[in-house]
Amino acid sequence: MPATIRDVARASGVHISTVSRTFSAPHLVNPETRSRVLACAEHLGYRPNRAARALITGRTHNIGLMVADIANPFFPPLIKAAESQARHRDYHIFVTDTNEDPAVEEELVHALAKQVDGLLLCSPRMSNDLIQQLSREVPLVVVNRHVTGLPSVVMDVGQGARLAIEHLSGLGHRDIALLGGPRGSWTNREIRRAAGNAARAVGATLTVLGPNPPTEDGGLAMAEQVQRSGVTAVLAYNDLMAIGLIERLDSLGVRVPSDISVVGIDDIALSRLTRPKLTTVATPTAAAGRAAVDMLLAHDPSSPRGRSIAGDGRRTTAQVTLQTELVIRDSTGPGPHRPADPGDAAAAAPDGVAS
Amino acid sequence: MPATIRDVARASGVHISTVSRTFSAPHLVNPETRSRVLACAEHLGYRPNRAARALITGRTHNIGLMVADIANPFFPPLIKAAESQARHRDYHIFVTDTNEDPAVEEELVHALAKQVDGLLLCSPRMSNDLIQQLSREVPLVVVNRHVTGLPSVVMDVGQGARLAIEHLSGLGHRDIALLGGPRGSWTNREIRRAAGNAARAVGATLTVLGPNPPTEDGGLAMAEQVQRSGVTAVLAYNDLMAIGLIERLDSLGVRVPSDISVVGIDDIALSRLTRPKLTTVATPTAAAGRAAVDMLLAHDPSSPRGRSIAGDGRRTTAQVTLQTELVIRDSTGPGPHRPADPGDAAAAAPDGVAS
DNA sequence: ATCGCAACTGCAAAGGTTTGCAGCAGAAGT
DNA sequence: ACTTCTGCTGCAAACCTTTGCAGTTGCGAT
Repeated sequence: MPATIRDVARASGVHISTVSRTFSAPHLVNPETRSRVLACAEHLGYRPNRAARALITGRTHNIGLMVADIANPFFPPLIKAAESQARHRDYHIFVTDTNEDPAVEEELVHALAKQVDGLLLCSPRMSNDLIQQLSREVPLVVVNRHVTGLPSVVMDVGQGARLAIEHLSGLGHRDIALLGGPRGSWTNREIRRAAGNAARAVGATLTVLGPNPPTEDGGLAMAEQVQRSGVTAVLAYNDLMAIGLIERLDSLGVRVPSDISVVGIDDIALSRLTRPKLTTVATPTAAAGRAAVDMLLAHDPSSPRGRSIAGDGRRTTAQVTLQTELVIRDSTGPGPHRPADPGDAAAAAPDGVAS
Repeated sequence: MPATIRDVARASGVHISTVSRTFSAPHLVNPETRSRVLACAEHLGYRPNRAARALITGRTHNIGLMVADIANPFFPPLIKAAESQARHRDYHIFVTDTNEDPAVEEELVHALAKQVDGLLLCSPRMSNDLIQQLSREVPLVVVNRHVTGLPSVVMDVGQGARLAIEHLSGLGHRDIALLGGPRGSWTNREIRRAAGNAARAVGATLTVLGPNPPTEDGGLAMAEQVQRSGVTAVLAYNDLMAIGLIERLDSLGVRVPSDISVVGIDDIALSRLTRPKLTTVATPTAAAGRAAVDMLLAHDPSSPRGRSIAGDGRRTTAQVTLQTELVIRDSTGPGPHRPADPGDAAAAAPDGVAS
């Protein structure tokens, strides 16, 4: 039923190859012929069959984007940015949700491998080994995680966590809890490491609670444990958990920030709308989405199938790190102790390089 | 580089057609042969090329899912439900965001047409005519909208709006504002119609404010106008707008619900977490996602290309309507007037059929 | 007049898979 | 012993497009 290239060829009295060129290499065909072909195509409602095209060119002009949980407001800005960036390069983005499930992730990579030119893995929960192995099947760019040998774009949550701890310390908090995220999350490990170092540097104790599901419920569920732990401040793996935590603390009669200060991470839109407004670490998610698309498409210009040009065997495996910043709102307040130092506490933490 | 069916055939000493059948019609091949083929395939890491398969069978086993705005928390539950339902039927869902832009919608339908077996259009902003026309290119199921001749699944927001108005009236509100949604939204028209009827029935005045973008900002922006309008209650197009509105009203010193009552629609997860918790119309989004997938796949069983079987020319264009219900939380309270009637106000509204 | 060249177009192979048809062996039925 | 059937396998066409190569035409240059 749908018109094929052959129908157009017949209708316009040229060979199918001319029709093909009219679309994929217009400069190679006589303007007069071209317009006639275009008219016929228009009239017949012809659209090139992308499956057939992909079969022979090896390029689909599609990009897959896998996120751990599409219900997490952290992702939509990233997705939208990636989509608009891709659209500019004449690519389409297909989004899929993996339900935070490594098995689903693997299956989806296989399923998508042949239907896309590359895959953006956002916060994957698979093992590094598996990711590396899968990358032989289809070009991969990893977001929110480092995988050696693969291009990746990460946000410097370590720095953000450090800033958060220093902020809390500066407010006079000495007993801080870290509300951990999901097992298998690179970001989670990073936060934990950096927060641990920062706490040590400022002389605070850090209690790690977790792992937990990175959702409101994950935060809700830990409220009582936080209360019992006796800490006066909490750094949460993400804003969603922070919001859930605050909500439940409130039900328990614990006030934020007067009783306990809470800091989130991500700066999702919602964090500006809850009461109290959330102090949080802002991550440049839109920039990450754009950067990931750019990295994926970096080697693309028409290299038909192979791994870029023969000469430069290794794909340049750039690793982009985007800076984060602390946004101070209303969920953090003075703690029980006098601030440690008049000077910026940051000066006391000359540990590792930034990333 | 990736192993093809031919490689497997060579390795296992059979014809490619046998390999093909091993995967797509196992019962037609000798168990012994089959296991040998499977072993070789496994060993070579062979995976059928879906593009090639799609080319000949005409089925991709993919479903496209277009949403107006992926950042709207209304959609993720729908998406997740659709994905899981599709997975059970061995289909994959590709999600795309249209930015509430009809032009993007049209372009995406064209782009996806040949790469999916069908498309789920969620809250499309295109004209009915265009949608009908596009439906000749690829099977379509419309969600959150009625398009004559096309299968659709809608939530009965009209009923929900009526319940909301009756609830407000019952609380003693007589001057109610309707915070309208985006132009082109079927849901918006439906709410407006039903709310108008219900207001008339209970003897309240309904002021329509809009259209507005269906986001927090859309609600924020209208707060002052709401305040000036002198109404004591507001029904918002969706929860996001309601939340934005409440937030800004609060900044303006207007308290919810003591000064103004606010009702949202959708019952997104967030509406349970804001302060005050939002009274809202719950829509069964997950059920909608499942239903949409089912409708799309209803005629599928292996009909290779054509419009179902020859006999029943017309695709059954079922229209599923899902019920909504009012969830009363903390954003609505007593109004300035005595409740109209002791009896349930609903009795006074014997107007049209439910949907 | 001839040649070279540019611009355009047609030919046919290729890409990986599915599937109707035909072939084959062996078993079962007569 | 002959046919019929069953169960399995191979053959080759088909799906729709792209693209290297070769062919045609017309033009300016020699």
